[in-house]
Amino acid sequence: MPDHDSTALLSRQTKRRRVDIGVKRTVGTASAFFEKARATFFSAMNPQGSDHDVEYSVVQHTDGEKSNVLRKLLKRANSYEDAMMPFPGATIISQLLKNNMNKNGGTEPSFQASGLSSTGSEIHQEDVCSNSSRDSPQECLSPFSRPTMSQFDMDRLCDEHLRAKRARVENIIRGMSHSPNVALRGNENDRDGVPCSMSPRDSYRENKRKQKLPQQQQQSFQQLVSARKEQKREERRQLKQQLEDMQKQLRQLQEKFYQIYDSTDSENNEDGNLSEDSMRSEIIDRRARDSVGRSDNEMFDLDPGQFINRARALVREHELAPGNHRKREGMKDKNPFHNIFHPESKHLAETLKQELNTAMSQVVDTVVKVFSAKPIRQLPQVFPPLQIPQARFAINGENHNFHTTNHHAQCFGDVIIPNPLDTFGSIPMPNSTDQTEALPLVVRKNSNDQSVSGPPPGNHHVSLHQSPLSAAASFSSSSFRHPFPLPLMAYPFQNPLGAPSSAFQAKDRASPESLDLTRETTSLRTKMSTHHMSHHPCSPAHPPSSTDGLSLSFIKSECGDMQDMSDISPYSGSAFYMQEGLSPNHLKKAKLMFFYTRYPSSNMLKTYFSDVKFNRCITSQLIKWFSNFREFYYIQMEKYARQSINDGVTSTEELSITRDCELYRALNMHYNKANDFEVPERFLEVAQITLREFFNAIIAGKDVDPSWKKAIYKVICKLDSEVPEIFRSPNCLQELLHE
DNA sequence: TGACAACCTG
DNA sequence: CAGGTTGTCA
Repeated sequence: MPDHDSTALLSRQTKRRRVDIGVKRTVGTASAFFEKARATFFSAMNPQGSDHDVEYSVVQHTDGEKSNVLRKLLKRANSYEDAMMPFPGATIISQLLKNNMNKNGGTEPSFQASGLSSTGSEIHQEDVCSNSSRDSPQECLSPFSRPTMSQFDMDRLCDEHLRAKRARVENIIRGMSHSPNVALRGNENDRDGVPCSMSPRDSYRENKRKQKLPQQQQQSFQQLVSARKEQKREERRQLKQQLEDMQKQLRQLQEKFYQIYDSTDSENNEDGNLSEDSMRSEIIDRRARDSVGRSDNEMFDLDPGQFINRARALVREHELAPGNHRKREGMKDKNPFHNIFHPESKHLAETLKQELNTAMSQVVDTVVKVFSAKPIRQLPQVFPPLQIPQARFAINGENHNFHTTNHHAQCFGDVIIPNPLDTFGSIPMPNSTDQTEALPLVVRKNSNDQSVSGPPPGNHHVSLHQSPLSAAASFSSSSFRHPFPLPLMAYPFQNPLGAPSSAFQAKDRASPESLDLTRETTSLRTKMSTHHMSHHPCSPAHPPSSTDGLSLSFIKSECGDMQDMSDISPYSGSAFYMQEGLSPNHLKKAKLMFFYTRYPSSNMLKTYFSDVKFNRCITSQLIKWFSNFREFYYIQMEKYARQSINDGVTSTEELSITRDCELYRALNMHYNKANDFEVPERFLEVAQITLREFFNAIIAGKDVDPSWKKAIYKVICKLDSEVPEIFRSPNCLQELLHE
């Protein structure tokens, strides 16, 4: 089937080598080539059109794209966390803690109740915290400020949590196992060769299939995936170990508590004169002394959750103890701790709170450190910023071919949840192009942005201390409240394009001006990042111009079918990683290429604009550019020819194009405005030939024929010369213009 | 009829 | 330079 279609395409390509309006349809030919190449390339690529494959289809040729992939993978994992999180506000810490608690509860029956209680309660608290980050950290952290849940509720919550966790893991695994299924459905690509007779829907599907990954990319992608798996494993292992340590410490603390309590209890039993209050006071005092006397190391290393559990267990035991109920009845104070242990307890409560906060902060710091440190040092490793041509992201038109916002939203909910990260990590533009840059760039940019506008990772602890959610909320728009796992918070700062500046933009992203602004900023950022990336496609030497909206208008004109929803999505998280649209630098590059080729094939364009994620729109856009170039070129030629005739020139011999002639200057001004590129001699020759063709035709009076230019076009289209290899480099402008 | 280049217009 | 139209070809 593929062969057949390839053959068909080839023949079509040959046959399409027709001259339209007198000109060989090179583009059509190229188009055929492109089709064939696409069929070949994409047949080896992941044929899965499911949304879940988006992340993997994203794997690209450039390392930047690779890092993008990694980020996406990470985000995906986090997104799953998010999506599956039964209680949106749950952080990974709480997840892990809960995990351990449950485990602990299973092995220690006496502690189970408190563990479960803590779980349910904690979830509740987190929910509250997530729903309103205005809650003070203390409130969120204090387990005593919430009513204890019934055993039934706890069991139910625990069960739900476990199920959700399982589902999450399954989802992640499923997602990971999707990508390798390359070439299994290569046949689908065959249909790409079928030129006509397909409904818009079909073409939409076709588009989805078209953007597949080449096999090489697939392989590298698999490597990436495995690398990432490895990384994840390591991450998990470390966390697990960490948690086990904390668990251990907690157990020690528990034992101490038990000892204290038991001894107190026995003392109490022995001495019946001791009132319950005094007993409690004794316990509290002991605990206070214990806590205070304890070295910081011990207390601060405690798992706060378990610490809380234990404390709650003690309270509960007190509550359950006969005689306690009566006394507690009259105490409606919000803080049961204060109620139970009246006078002396205040100090203890304060101490405990403080220590809890400290311990929690430490845990948060540790976890955040783990998560935040990884991307920094691992991304570059896994995805070295090498320049890889043919960067094309399937995410583009492929899997994000969603025609409805709902679908897209769903997609986000599943894979690329528009979490706050994206909110300020990506540019919130409704019509933004997604993935505008290769990832390496992103990585670099990331660190750069970090130092520039984003608070350093170390400072995040501060906000995290207060409340992870509140910290996150401070970055996201007020209208946007999306709970996300704590680890995600680390990303915004490593987010390559997630310049903190976007956080500010986010606030008024609703206004059209702000949209434009953000778009502009995006382009700017793109260029800036380009500046930092030596391998970057676009030259930083050229400041953004008013033409920055190119990609946008392009989308508007060419992507009416919303072939690529990712282009249109306001939350296009990928908008930051790939060069989806064509930038002014691409235009400049195209213009320079025009000096070599007037009729570039789409295949050629694809090759020479490897940093652009090609889709139908991009191809059309580039073709249109060259069409416009030709238009100007021929107009100038005709004009100059007529002018020459008017000037009395009678022989083509008198017509020559030099670097100081008027025609040349006009052309140079148009295609090489900055005059920073040395126009090849060959172009002068071609221009001269063209001019003489026009001259002769006009002299011969052929211009009376409406299609008299056809013959000229036919000649000129054969005069294309090879475009220098350097143009294949995404950052050729830099290289070219610095020569 | 789809695709494409030229052409026209703003 | 982009949007739209027209003419040609397969």
